Amino acid sequence: MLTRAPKGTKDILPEETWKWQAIEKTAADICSEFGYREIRTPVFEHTELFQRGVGDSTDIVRKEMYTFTDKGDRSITLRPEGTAGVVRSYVENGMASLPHPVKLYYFMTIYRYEKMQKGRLREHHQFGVEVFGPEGPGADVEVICLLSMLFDRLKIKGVKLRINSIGCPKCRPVFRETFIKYLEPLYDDLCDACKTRYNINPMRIMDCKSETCSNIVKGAPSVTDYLCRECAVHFEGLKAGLENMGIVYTLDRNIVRGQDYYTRTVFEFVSDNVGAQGTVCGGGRYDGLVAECGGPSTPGIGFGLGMERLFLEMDSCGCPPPGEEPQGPAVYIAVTGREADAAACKLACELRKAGISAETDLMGRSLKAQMKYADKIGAAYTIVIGSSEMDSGSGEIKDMKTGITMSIQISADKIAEIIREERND
RNA sequence: GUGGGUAUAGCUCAGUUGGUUAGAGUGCCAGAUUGUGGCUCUGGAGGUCGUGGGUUCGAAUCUCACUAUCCACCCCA
Repeated sequence: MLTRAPKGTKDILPEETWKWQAIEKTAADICSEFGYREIRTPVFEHTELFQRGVGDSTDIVRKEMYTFTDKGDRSITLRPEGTAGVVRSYVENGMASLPHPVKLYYFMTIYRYEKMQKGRLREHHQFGVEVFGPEGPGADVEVICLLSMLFDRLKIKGVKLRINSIGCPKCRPVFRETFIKYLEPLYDDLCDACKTRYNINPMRIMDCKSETCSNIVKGAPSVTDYLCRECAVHFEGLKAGLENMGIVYTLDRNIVRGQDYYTRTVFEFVSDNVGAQGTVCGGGRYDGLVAECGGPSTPGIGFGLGMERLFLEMDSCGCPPPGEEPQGPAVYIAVTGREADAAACKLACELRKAGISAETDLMGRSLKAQMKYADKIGAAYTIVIGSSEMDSGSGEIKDMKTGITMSIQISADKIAEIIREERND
């Protein structure tokens, strides 16, 4: 217990963290090119926020939340998705009075009590974006465009965009009625899960993967045929906008998504390389959510992208991470005779001040062992300091790649100068 | 919540029809004449064989339960 991380969690070790940093930087750079600013919100929120925001009938709220009562007798939940908290913050901090659109991005951990599987964890990381204000499809196009640019810059080719429109509170009930009427005579043929869905949230039957259900759905009326004029125009605008940007998409009328707050546009980027969990990124429009959370009626759109799934995708298609793996120090200062420790420590520190990475022995090891260590960590140069160097003030610097040594004066300035020269060759 | 596979050293894995001090490779530490890494050689540390019961003279090996892990269903990022 003591030496095992909780189920569904994963350590990200030093050999991986540099990749995370590189990808996060790539995403953050793109966001700032698009004019998005970073927001950081708490890991936990009042449970009610998710019940109201995400929706009581969703699986996320019904069976996947990490909910507990704190010492003040409040019901608290570890965020099971990113949007609700950002919306809460938008309302609470009066962002409604900022010039619109308000464009935000985030990197956050997400918590869901799930059974583990490839590409599915109990704590996972998401990169996400939220836009508040715009009503027209331009914002929908922009966030998809941003994602497309990210995949492009990461050289990811295997993810495919799928879009759909699920209508608005005006037209969805009409479709819903028609859909239910269509299903009624077929009720007995539905799978058990869908029988439950029929009563709670019939729209979800559309993305059931069981053969009988998906056959039933094939013959069902399509949401997109029942959109009200405004929703239809919006959807057409989205498609035209994507085409204008040269972004390839496929219509998938079975995309429903797991949050109740979505209206009109919903979309996913899917891949075959991340196990059975094909969705690398999912998002959509939520025109009623800000009002639902107590703010002024404000349309919004956003997405969440699963970082772990992005890594699976990159690994399986051999995309190298952007950026470079950290190198060893420029200089390793080995010590012989412990009386040189203090001098080595000082020299290392002076080198660092001069912008040269430097390490020295902390383990009290033999000179030979120190050289071995310098080699293993990939130090570019080594210098040995002992009594003779301290007396004479001069010594040797060794290029670890070639093994060639040259004599130098033991001073941070001289060493820094030589290393800079060598680097420029 | 439902199904199936797996569980031996930090890591990757051997381990015969059950047989007594459980192995290899790699990694780690130390040494191979005194102040210089990589190659090589030698030595060392490191395992309650996932946990708990059962069968047996004897279990890493057979059996049951539990736990963990991986994969699929479900759901989602």
